[in-house]
This record gives sequence, C-alpha cells and structure tokens, in this order.
Amino acid sequence: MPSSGIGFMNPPSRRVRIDDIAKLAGVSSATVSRVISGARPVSESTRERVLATAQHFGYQPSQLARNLRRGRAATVGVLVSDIENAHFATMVRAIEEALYARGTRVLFCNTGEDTAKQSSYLEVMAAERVMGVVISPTPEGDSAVSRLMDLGTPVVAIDRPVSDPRADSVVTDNAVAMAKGTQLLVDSGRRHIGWIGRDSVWTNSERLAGYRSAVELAGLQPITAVSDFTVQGGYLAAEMLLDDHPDLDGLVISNNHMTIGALQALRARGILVSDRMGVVAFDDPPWASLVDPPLTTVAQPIWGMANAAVDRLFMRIADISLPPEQICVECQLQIRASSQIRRKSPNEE
Amino acid sequence: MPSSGIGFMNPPSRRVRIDDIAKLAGVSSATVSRVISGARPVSESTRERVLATAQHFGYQPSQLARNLRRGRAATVGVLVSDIENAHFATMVRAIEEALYARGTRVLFCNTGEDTAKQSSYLEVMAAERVMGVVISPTPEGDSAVSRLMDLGTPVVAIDRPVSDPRADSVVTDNAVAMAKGTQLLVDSGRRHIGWIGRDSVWTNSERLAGYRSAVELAGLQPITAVSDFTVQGGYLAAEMLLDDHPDLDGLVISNNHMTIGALQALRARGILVSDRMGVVAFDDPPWASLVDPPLTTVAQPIWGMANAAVDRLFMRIADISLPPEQICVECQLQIRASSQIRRKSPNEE
DNA sequence: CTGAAAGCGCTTACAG
DNA sequence: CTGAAAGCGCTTACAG
Repeated sequence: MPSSGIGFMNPPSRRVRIDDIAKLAGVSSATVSRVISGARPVSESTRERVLATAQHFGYQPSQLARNLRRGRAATVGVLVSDIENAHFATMVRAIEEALYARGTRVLFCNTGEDTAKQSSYLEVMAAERVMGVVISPTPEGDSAVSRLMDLGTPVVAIDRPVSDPRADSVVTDNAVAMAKGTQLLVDSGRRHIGWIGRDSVWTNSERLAGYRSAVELAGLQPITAVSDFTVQGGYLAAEMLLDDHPDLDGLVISNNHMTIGALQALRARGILVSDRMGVVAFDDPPWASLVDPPLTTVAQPIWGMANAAVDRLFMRIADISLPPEQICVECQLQIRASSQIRRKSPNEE
Repeated sequence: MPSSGIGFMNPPSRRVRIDDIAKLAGVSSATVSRVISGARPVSESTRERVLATAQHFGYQPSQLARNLRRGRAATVGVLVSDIENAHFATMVRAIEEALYARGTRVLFCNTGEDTAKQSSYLEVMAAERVMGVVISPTPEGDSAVSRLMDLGTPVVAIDRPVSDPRADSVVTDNAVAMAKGTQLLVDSGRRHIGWIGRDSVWTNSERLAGYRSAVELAGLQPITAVSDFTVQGGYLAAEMLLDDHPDLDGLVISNNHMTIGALQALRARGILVSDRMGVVAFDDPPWASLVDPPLTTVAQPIWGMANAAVDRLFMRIADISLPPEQICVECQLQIRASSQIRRKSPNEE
C-alpha cells in the first residue's frame, strides 16, 4: 500500500473486508470477527494466523457495519453552549478523555445557546443511534431532550439541569459556593458588595441567590447588574454599578469572561483591587493567580463533573432502569489576595 | 409517545423502521426512502401521505443503515492539539459551524500533542469511514495520516502542515507576519528585541525565522528564549530574557498563553509596557485590546482558515484527483499601544 | 413515478 | 473452538 508521493490520491483500491481475511486465513468470517473483537475464545494458532493476515493486509473493520449490526454507534453526543468559554473547553477536553479511555467517540456540537440548533442536533443524535448524550442545555426549549429520551437514549445534563425528570444531572453547588465567596467579602469588612452576572441562565440564578442570601444575612443591600457572558458585558455591568454606587467596596462576578471586563473597568477608573475594592469571581481560569492582585475565585471541579457525568452515563447505559440521580459536586474556594482584609487608609485609623 | 414522568426510562418500545412507514402509507420502502431523502421525484400526493405517516409515528431514519449502505458516514473527523487554547477553541467552533451548515457531523478529538493518541484516532477515522479529516497535526509521527490517505480518505491539515504531500493544507504566513510585527518594534526605535516561543513546532519555527530576518535586517542581535505553550512557560522565558539582557527594550511573543505569562513577568518587575518595553504578540485573544496598555498583536484569520479548510475538504471529496493545494492566508497586524513609539525619558532629551 | 430485490460488512444465536 | 446462515435498516440500480 505505497503512497504515490506525486500529490494525487491513490486509486481507490477496494478496501479489504472481513471475508477477504477469512478466505486468506482459511477460516470463516465468524472466526475473524471473534478474533478481532476478542468477544469469544479462539484457538491460539488460529488467532495468530488471523491477526497476522489482518495486519498484513491492513484490515480495518468497518465500524459502519458493526454499528448497524449492533444497533448502536460507539459514540456519545456532547453538546455545549460555548466552546470558546474556557469553562466548557476544559469540560469538553475532560469528557473526551473519559470517553476515549472507554473506546468511545465524541460527536461534538457547539450549540451557541441556540435552541434550534440544539434541537436539530438532538435529532441527529437520535438518527445516529448514539449510546447517549452529555449536554449542557440551552436555557429554553429542551423538549427535544425528552423526545430523544423517549427513544431510549440516555441523557446526562452537565453544568445545568434539563427539565425532563428522567435525565441524570451533574451540577455544582452554585448557590452555596457563591454565598461562601460573598461571605469572604463580608468578613473583610465590605459593606457595599455588588453582583455582576447574567439572568435567565440556571447557574447564574443560583449564584445570584447565593449572593443575596449572604448579603441579606449580613444586613446589607443587594446591588446587582446583569449583562451577557462576555468581556464587554462584564465591563458595562461594572461601569453601571460604579456609576450608581460610588461607595461600592466589593464585587462578586459570576462568570470568567465577565470578570476580565469588570477588572478592566476597575483599572480604567484607577480603582485598586483588594485595596479599595474586594473581588471574588466565579470560575478559576489559569490566569487567576497571575493577575495583580491574585484573584480569589470559586473553582468548579470541572474534571470531577466531566468524570461523574461520563460514569453516570455508562451506568445508565448498563442499566436503563436506574432511577435518575441529581449529582451535585462541591466548588472549592481559592482564596487569594483580591478578597483580603481591606487595608485601612491612614485617615481611617 | 408520552413520557412516564416518574423518573424511569420508558420501555424500549421498538423503533419504527422504514418498512413500518411503507406499510402504513401503502407504498414500498423504496418510495419512503425517496421521500425522506428527497433524492428522486415522488408524486405530490404520495409524498404528503408518506411525510404525514413518518411524522405521526416519529420516524427517525437510521443513520447507521444509511452509512453502511452508502459506504461513508456523514461525518468529518476534527483533530486539534489543544482545545483549551483559545486559538483552537475558536477554530473548532468555526469548523463545526461550517460542517453543520453542510449537514455533516464532527467526530472530535483533542490529541493534546500526543502522537500515539493521534495515530489511534486516525485509525478510528478509518474504521468510521469518515468523509474526511481536518487535523492540526502533532509535530512528530504523522505516518498514520499517510495510512489513512492510502485508504482514500481526504485529509486537510490546518494551522500546521503534514509531511504527506497528498494532503491539502491551510496555514497562515507565520514568518512574514512575525517579521512585520517585529519591524514595528524596530521602527519605534527598539534596539534589543527579544523573542519568546516554543521550538519543534512548525508554526513557531516559522515565526522565529520571521523574527530573525527582521532583526538581522535591522542589524540587531537576535535574543531568544524557548519554553512551552503555557502561561508559566511565558513567565519563565521572559524572566530568562530579562535576567540575561537588562537592556531589553522590545519583546515579541509567539503564542497567546505565553503572552499572559510574559506580561505578568514584566509587571512583577515593574517594567511598563510601551514605555520601557515594546511588546508584540502572536494571536489576538479577546482580552488583547483590554489589557493596559492595549496589546499590539498578529491576528490569525481563524474563521477564514476554518472555512478554507472545510471548503477544500469538500472540493476534494467531490473530486479526489485534485492536485493538493497549500493554502496560505494572511495574518493581520492589530496595531495598538504596546508597540508604540517609545516615549523618551526626560534625561534622554 | 413506483416496486421487488439485492447488498452494504459486519455480529451472533444456533448447531455441531 | 468453529462454521453456515440470518439479519441489522437502509439505498439504489434495474425493470416497468
């Protein structure tokens, strides 16, 4: 099977099939199948002969035929809302690694928070007869999830739950974690703590609730600004808050992209973080410890979530009748300088 | 097809097949196939009846059967080296969108620069009979690419070329662009311009060559430090350069993760960018315009690359005998403050 | 425009 | 341990 080397593709030399190998090795195709898949015992001598023949002729079993025969693809659908967000990029990487370790392929979709695209892809998943789906669902319209589950395909929601009660889900303790993060600022003496995030997304509603509970418990007023999950959104939300609340001395930010924007807004106004403004951010990107001052964050255990989701998916594939489970994993506070006790200025002494 | 709502999966009610629809609509399965695929004309009345029946019974044609029959999956393999790098995250998003628009699925793999994993996945691609592969290859050992192409599967290299001359490739003009970026610093009067990047990766060798040509043309000494594509790597490389060259007044950085680290190193030493140190960075992440001072960058046309790669792949699928093409797209200099003319300090006047 | 029939390349009871 | 045979669910020449 030499390469032409001239730059053109080779003639489409007919692919070698299981029957070819069988004939050449002097056995039946059933035996070749058993050797290749390792599903059943085959005598050692036959095994070696078949393997050698297959190797020699570069036999690549057709996954297409295998899939049709088995009625299932060796594939899991992975749908995320925004692969350009480091949170989901890490999640996709972790899911892919977990699936790769199990010999399973990833059918990938970036929904971009587009419910129509999500529905369309979920139909693709049905047509492709995937083993299951891991999905970080768009906020609206997940009836396509139910239709897929009606067909018997397991669905595990990750990051955000889906409304269908039959789906398993893996989420973090957003509200509790955000409350703890907010509490750090309360404990360091801040009295005017603002919240920046997005509405209409489950994770952010939870985080907002956590923030509210912490400030209200401390007898403080909630101060909130919502925008979208972008650097620009964070910048604008921070400006809004700073304009309306000159006495703001703490800031809780609900998303990593927004955090970049909010920090830029603070710098643009010459407001020093941890000195005049305590900051706690949700998500722990690689640069969090490198900014000045290092950022206190709420780190989500992304690898843990991904592994839990894949584990759960395979448990359900093994036993479809399992009762659905809501798995909640704990976030971890990464306490760094940005939330530290406020230095009193000389005239406050 | 009601959901149980109790939390258990439904009984695995047998899936409706093409024969079921055919029988129910009073036609042959061939006709149903023609209606569903739209491949051949069918009388309007029959068409409507079939469509209504299919709809009513929630018929989802098996892609598995279709694939086997056609000998190809409606899928393209996408292999990238690091999905956690914003460069590749954007690329994967763009590729996925281009493929989605063509009704094609993405089989996703994050190789993590692991040649063994890459080879293993390329065999999966062969087994899955994908239409083609778009790959950002690992530096070493792409013989698996040749084996896949021997089987007649088109491969388009993106970002970095592969050694097999039969593959198409889409890359940027790394060397020229880096030379232009370096020239900006030369023009602003810098005389000691350092380069930070990684060795043994094609893109970075090109960029290094571009940097070298620009400094040598200006009669300056090349000053280089290599490390890996991480924030930490960039930090360490910058420290090395600063330790060894106290008179360093310009810095060219070859990768976005390394840029974060290098900027942190500068800040840690109190070195003001654009004042004492001109900086130009390869890759144009969303935060480039938001750092202080805004960063001059070499922006790669990622969407353009992705679209060119997918276009090229489909051209080759349509005509396998096309001579291979090396497509080179131009980078765009984003000139911002970090490369600006150096302010002379008072005692230099 | 439509149907009967073959076949894509495997896997897996079934029988020995 | 091994083989003959059926069948997974489509699509597509072929014939009409």
